[in-house]
Amino acid sequence: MTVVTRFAPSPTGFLHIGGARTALFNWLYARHSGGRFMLRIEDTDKRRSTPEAIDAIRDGLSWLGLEHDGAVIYQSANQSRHVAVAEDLLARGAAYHCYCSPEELAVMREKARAEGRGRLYDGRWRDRDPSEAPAGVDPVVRVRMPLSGKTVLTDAVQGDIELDNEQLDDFVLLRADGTPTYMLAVVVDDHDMGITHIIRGDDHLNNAFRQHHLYQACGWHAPTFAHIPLIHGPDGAKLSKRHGSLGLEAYRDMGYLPEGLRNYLLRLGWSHGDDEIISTEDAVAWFDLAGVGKAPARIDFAKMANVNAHYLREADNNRLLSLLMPVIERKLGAAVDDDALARLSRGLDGLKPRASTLEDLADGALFYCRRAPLPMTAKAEKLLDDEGRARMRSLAGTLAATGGWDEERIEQTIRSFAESEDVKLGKVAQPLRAALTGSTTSPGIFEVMAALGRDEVIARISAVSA
RNA sequence: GUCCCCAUCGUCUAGAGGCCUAGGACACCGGCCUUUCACGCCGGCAACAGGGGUUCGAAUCCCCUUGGGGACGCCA
Repeated sequence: MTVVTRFAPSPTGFLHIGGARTALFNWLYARHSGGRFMLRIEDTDKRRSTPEAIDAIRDGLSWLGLEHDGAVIYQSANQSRHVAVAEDLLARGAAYHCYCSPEELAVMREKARAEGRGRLYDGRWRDRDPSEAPAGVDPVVRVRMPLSGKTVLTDAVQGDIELDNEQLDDFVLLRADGTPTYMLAVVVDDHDMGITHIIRGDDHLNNAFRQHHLYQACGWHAPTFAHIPLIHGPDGAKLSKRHGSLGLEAYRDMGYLPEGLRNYLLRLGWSHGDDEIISTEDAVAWFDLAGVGKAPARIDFAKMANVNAHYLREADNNRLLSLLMPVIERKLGAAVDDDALARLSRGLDGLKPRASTLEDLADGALFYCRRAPLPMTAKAEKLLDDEGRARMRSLAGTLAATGGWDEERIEQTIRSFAESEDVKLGKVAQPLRAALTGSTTSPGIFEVMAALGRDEVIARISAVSA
């Protein structure tokens, strides 16, 4: 049997990080099993669905590298099929018309709750003769759920779960206006699409029982369910916009790399022994549903950054440069010219271990892209006191006279300059760093000088020591 | 309120009855390296929620308590 999984978001907002993880697990499981990963947009609620949300979801998935197989399925396009299934159920007596008004239902629910009953709809139209239907009322269609006994579901993540059928309502299949509900639509679409494994958030765990019985009513074989725990915020509460339920594009904009986020999300609730850094190739080879933890996991931004830092260091420089350019230009408020780009690409390797996101990397890279005079931090300014400036003036002369401009030669020159001045290396290196970078922290100074080039170094020194 | 699920360091987790004096990673704290800041390396702090069982033996199995989460729509 070929595995078919799906990601089925409702397009009512951006693709948030929890949804991204659900998609990742579905994608991984399909790839691991040599199966298919489908994307279905659950847009049956026309009022809340927007084309912008659909774009955001698709952009998010493709940014994360989770390509789906086949065409995107729009649930709304299957409406007539959903209705037909409901009508068939009706014809076979597995479903019935219910003429209760919303007000009547509200009273019923309140009463059931007060009495501590789980079944909120009392089934009052379940066995009533259709001739008793009130005139002028459009009925909804409800399914017949078992009245007693219990249902045991085997979930690939949660194990066996039990529910007394007393808890089951005859839920609505078709609304009074004749449109299908989510509960009907998922079951029909999952069946029609040949979905074999439903991997989704465990907020759907209760629905699984209802859907299980709907499959049976339809005479279909139910797929395997795998309910994965939800992601929580750092404080253990449900993820909210305040802590991280941002759109995936927010993480992209913060400077996360897709492979970094993917690795982090994978390790959140799933593990393979002590492995932390897991390539996509290994993830596909190793992923299994049994390894998914049952407890909800809290998001930890420090670890996310750390994992990202790893991938940043490993990333190809040309790719990094093209991702970095817009960020730098935004920060600079100006375009980066070719000279600056050349300096930056020479200096990039030294910048990488100092950053954990593209945002950090861009901050660190700014000095390569600027023109003298550089903006100075307060600490840097202090280093360029009279003594420092005098030293820089004489260093400029030495530098101009040096033969060759590789890192090794530069280091020799600076070291012997310090000796000739009879000061420690730091007395030269720190003011120099301030002059060249505008800061007291940077990559190794010899490396910076090599990347900057002799002319630029002398220009920057002159700018501060004149 | 009712039902369902869950429970190992601050966080993510390893652990499927003896390999556990409970391992790894992030964070944190020391040290080394060093012209600065990082990276890297070395070391440290830190957990089986509580109580009962079962067993020769329990982090691992069972029960209860507590705590956390989720679901209870003609939303998805």
